[in-house]
Amino acid sequence: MAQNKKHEFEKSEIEFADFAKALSHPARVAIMKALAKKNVCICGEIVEELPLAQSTVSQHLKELLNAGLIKGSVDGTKSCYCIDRKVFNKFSKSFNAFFLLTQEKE
Amino acid sequence: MAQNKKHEFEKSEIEFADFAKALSHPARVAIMKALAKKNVCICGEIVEELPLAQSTVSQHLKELLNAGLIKGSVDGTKSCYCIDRKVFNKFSKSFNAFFLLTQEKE
DNA sequence: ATAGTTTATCGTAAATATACGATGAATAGA
DNA sequence: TCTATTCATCGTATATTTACGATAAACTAT
Repeated sequence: MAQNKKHEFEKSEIEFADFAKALSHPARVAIMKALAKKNVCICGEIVEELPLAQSTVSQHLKELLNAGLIKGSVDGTKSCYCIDRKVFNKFSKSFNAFFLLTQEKE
Repeated sequence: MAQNKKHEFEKSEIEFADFAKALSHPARVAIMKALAKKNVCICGEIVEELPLAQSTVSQHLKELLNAGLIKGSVDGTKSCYCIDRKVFNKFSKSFNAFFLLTQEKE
């Protein structure tokens, strides 16, 4: 873009948008669902479930990490990922607040 | 991208991601908040509230329209927008289901 | 030591998103 | 009719995202 103006918005709006962005690709939604189902997943398992190359999955995992939605740890040659529930719950609340905001007033 | 693979995911995951994408820019979050506050807004009012050019705001409004989150109507030379609560509530439910899914099992 | 496994990162190509000014189309008001 | 207002759309520049193969780094097992 000619110039990025995202920083000129309210902090809460930027945070909310960043969270939404983390979930704006079906691969990342699928990863979150897989992590939710198994609680902990190694990278290879996720790669097998998705119709994407290993390097692409790694890239999506990195984005979820950057957004803070998941945590990663290393076990030998394998990488284990799980949902960061503390951060995730915070965003869940922020979403609920947003939805409430848009409800019709009586 | 070399090739778009989004369509290879589950329909529900694609829908969810599309909704998240609609809210993945602070300008669009700010627009939704403005519409929620006033119930109905004319385009010009929104442009005044945002630090963006009129054409850029129009573009963001179009994306929210495409996602189905808002509805638009014309009144003389003015354009009026409001939240499409039916669609919005559907997505709200879909978000809640997603959040529930990720909760720790006992 | 050597070979195999696993995964992050690099380089790159192509698609999409963001932003603006200019323009055009439609209406309102003089 | 002429002018002003409002807003969508077009064209365009630049940034970001998505995707892959190749490679490197770190560990495991032989």
